[in-house]
Amino acid sequence: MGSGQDLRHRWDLSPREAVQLQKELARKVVLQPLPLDFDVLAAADLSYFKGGTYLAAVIVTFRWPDLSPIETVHVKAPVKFPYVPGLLSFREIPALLEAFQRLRTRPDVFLCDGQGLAHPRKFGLACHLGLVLDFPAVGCAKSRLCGEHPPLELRKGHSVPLVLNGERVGSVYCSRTGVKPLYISPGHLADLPSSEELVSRCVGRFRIPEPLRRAHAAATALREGRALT
DNA sequence: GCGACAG
DNA sequence: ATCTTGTCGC
Repeated sequence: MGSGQDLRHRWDLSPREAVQLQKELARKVVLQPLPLDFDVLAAADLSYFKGGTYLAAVIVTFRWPDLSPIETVHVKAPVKFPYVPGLLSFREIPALLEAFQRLRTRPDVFLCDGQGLAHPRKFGLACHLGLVLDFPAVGCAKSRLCGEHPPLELRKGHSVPLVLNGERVGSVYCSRTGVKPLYISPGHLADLPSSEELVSRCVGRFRIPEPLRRAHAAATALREGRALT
């Protein structure tokens, strides 16, 4: 009993403890409109080295709203938590926090490659990262983890509600005509309308929002020992 | 017991 | 996520 305070800053948890912690922390998530007149956007992504023993965590910051890149930081760290659907944040956040410490720029918002509220316990990666850093965060996943939604017309700009247990937790958004949709959900200090607006403004010529594409490219480059441009 | 299942 | 070749379409 009373494990809340004890688990708050630990990452070496068992999957079972992690689930319990998510239930506690989910209550602390704040949903509110995210002002879209901020200055710096940060995008985070990771890539795993072959063998699965190491990973590269990357955070790239961009000037808003033109999205010109500011700086890129990264860390290579050993993987310490297995991939378990629903517990992704425990696997990726420790490394992202290390990368965050190397950042010289102060981000205003974080765009994450994963779910926010659209999670079985309403505590996806974006919620967890935002809460831990006390920063606004938005989740933008490439596939569905949970929730149901009506058919989506695959035309750029269209979106339908993503519902979980009768509650709207996100939006299924078509960023480009004819491509698979994106799963958008607020993480922390953001709400659905502003999250969807943020993501839509980040979409350029491809399905994946430019900031995430850039972060992903950097993470992949690191994995392949290449240079990050 | 049988599927589903972010990255 | 990563492992992998060619191939269909704009």
